[in-house]
Amino acid sequence: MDQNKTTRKGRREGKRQSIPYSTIVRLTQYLRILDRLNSIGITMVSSNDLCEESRVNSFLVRKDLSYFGEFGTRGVGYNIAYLREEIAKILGLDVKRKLVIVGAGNLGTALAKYRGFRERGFELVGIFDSDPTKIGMRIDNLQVESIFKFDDFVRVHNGIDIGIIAVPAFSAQYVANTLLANNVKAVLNFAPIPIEVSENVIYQSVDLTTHLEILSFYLQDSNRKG
Amino acid sequence: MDQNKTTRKGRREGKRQSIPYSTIVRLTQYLRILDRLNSIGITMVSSNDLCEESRVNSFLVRKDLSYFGEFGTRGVGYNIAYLREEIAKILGLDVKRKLVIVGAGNLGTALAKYRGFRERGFELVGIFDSDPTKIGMRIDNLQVESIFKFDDFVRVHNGIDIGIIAVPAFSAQYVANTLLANNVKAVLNFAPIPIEVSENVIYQSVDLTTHLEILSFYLQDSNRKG
DNA sequence: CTATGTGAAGAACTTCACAGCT
DNA sequence: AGCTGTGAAGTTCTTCACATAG
Repeated sequence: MDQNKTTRKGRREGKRQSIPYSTIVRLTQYLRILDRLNSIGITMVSSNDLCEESRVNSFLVRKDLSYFGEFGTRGVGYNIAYLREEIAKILGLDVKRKLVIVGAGNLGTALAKYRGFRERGFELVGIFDSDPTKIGMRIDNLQVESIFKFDDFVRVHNGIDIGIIAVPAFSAQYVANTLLANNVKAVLNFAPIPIEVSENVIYQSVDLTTHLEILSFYLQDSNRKG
Repeated sequence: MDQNKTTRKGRREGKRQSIPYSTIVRLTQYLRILDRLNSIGITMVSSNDLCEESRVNSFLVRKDLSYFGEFGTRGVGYNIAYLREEIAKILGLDVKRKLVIVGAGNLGTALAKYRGFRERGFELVGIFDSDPTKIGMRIDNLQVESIFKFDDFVRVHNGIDIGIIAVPAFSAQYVANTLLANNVKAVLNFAPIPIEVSENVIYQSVDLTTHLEILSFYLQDSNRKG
């Protein structure tokens, strides 16, 4: 990404060195690899093992971790359970985040039904739409609510951390404005259109067309690895 | 981002300088901005205009373009229609790409109904699933077909360029193998699991959990812009 | 002897300053 | 005068080599 580079650079003056965005992305990958190894009963891992699973080299694995502390044992490697927990802490996954999805179409429904985020501390607390025929519809244990009553909802729930935009392009900016007006702190946009958000809001976007266009570029022989 | 860095680095020895991955991502953004300006009747644009719309600076806009040639007029700026066409060519969007989606659940259906890719030269030619109750289902002008007959389909269609994986995690690798066995050249994976593909296949993945985890990291106050 | 952690070297990317057209 | 195009400078990220710890 890159298109997804967070609005702010995640930079910080002061004692701690600035953390590359790519490091954060890789940490999420390490987490997934550790989960898999853990689930098949492996308890220790070396930076070399980790780098074979991902597509980076072992220096980079160690450097990425070294931004945050020392998590391994020299001559031995990393304890998987421990490293998982530490990476989760680094990513702030030890804190519960309240999540809403706006848009109860196919995409919004697909996202809502995805169970993966629950186990990472993300709690889906609401699904919204503007279409009266969708409001009241049940998706798993939630009912679709009216986006026009979003402010009430936020008050009742005492603030929302992350809003996912899964509406058509033409209403995406309206939804974003609604989210921001209600102090949603981070926005993940799936609408195929650039959205304006204020500087202090954390923003990522996922654009299908962008991904396809990138594939298209590299599909050209002249851009392929010699 | 990043997680999405294409398998190969897009590097090329020889006369042409290597093109940063981020440049490609930004080109897709410029394209979207140009489309918008074009649709509201603007015909000329400066690198400065372009950079105000995106979040980069004007030096970078010009540097990005300069990897591929000279597209502007000094003292004047860029002709929007011309620049659009040139960027489209750079990205290989002047070539029609045949696209299939595997997985006719909510996500696959949402992707299939998205009209945006048609206007970029991506032609959705097939949707596949393994579930007999879904096979035959109509999505717009296409009928869901059996993934177990994918090889026949590819033969009839004389090759497929891009396969989109929109199935649950447990069957994602199987689908990927099926695609690769049939010489699909590029894969866009939406399943929340890392997939192994051979080195010569162009690969991008979109992982909801990764995006949420990145937001989570930057939601921590200590990682926010001072 | 093995594998981590890290300062330093190297590579890649971005910013800058200004030369070069119009 | 105005804006592009680009070599060079500056910054950030990655790789490396090795000191360090078990």
